[in-house]
Amino acid sequence: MSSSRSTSSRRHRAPRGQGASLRAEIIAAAKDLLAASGHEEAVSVRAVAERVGITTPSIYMHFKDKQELIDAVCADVFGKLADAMRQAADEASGSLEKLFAQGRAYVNFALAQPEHYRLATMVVGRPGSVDAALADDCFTQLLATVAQCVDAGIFPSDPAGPLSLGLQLWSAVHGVTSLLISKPWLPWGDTDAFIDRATRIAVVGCALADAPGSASVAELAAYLAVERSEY
Amino acid sequence: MSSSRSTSSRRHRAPRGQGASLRAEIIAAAKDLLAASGHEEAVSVRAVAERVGITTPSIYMHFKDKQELIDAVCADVFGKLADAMRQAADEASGSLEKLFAQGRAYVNFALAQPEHYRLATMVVGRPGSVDAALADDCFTQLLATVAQCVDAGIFPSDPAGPLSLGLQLWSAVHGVTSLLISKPWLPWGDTDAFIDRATRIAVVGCALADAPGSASVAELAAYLAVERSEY
DNA sequence: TGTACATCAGTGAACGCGCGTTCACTGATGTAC
DNA sequence: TGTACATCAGTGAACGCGCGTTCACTGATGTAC
Repeated sequence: MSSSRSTSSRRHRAPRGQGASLRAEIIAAAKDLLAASGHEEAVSVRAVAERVGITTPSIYMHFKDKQELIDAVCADVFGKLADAMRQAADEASGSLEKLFAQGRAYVNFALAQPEHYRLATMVVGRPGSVDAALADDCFTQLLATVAQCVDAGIFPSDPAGPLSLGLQLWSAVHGVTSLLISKPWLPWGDTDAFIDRATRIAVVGCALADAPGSASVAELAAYLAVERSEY
Repeated sequence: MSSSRSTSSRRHRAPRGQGASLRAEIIAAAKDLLAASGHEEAVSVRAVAERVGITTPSIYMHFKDKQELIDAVCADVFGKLADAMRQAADEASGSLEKLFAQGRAYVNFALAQPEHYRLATMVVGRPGSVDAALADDCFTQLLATVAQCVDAGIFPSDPAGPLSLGLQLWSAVHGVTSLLISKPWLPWGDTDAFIDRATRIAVVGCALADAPGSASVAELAAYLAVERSEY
């Protein structure tokens, strides 16, 4: 990740076809700045160039403009997040275990680098952008696990497929994550415990939200009170 | 809300004790800019002053610096949100009805002015600030309703009080809200229906998360599958 | 193998701009006599 | 009631700064002969 360059000596010029490595260094430097400063305004083209050890105009050999650089950073973040989720799912066995593992990987990733997460999720992206495609990659993984849970009878099988359930779960996990990041002073108690509970709540809610005889709010209130009294 | 001033004639000077009204106009103008532009960078001290119809340095008669202005805007937003939640709760009867009404008011408020909501919730605030106090006001209202639901037997009575439940519900509702705002291109389907469902999922999850015999993930999976097979 | 040359990754200097903030000021408002 | 004066809300001009971006350039890398 780190790519600072303390020497002020002139940078070795990259061989002919090797522009991509400097491009990667630039993205890494932007992520470093984000992580070190904690706010997006610290990421200026000049600051990024200085961190990499090149001059400012060199950035423009690899990115059309600043926005393209920011987009590339978002894409990189979503790519890494997708990797983390993939690994977590691979290491777990059982559909619900996979789901929890992916959720935990997601939150851990976000809390480890809050500014990266904020940049990737809390800024309005454009539908066709690369980062949107990579967000889709994360989401597609989630959907696969949700589909397994549906097959296992844990979640209801929606005619629309696992899509709506997936969005509900993503919303829930994103909610905890982003509130933990932006309002850390709230009385969360033990963070890990809170996250685990949030995930469990979302899962139980998705599974049991259409309990029969609980269509209206009044019916739901009665249903829940009865159900709970049996515990 | 709107406070634009098309005349370029010199502004009437406020009478001696009336500085507060211009202060309010400045805050309203900042909110206008935020709503009209859709991004925070559009809110510069100069742009705000121009919108109000005063010169730039006049801002500094009412706010120490730009940050104090932004903080005041956040506080205003949370104040209005608290008002909306209070009204929603007052108009509903029944504890769970109140809870849903507050949730709906919260999301509607946020979606009506996404940039106001983003500024207030997606930026890391400082614990002691005024906007934190007003966020507490919103949260306190939620806690009161949650306590009523606990009394009605809908939610379990946590020894730690309704605090943890309240945070869980807030996280859930914030999750839908902020994801709807920042990723509008996702296949949400009917937005209102999605929001209602998200709220229901959170409520059902909070109510039934500690079902007996579902401590481990494997047990939970089995429990949910059995429970759902009875529908 | 040695030399002339084309390529193009990276440079150095500069551009115009909008920003937050400051300062000495102006002149209408309100008060004292 | 009329006038001199203090107050202070708002002004106009300017400050220094960092920003994104551009341009003509340099000089090491790689190729052709």
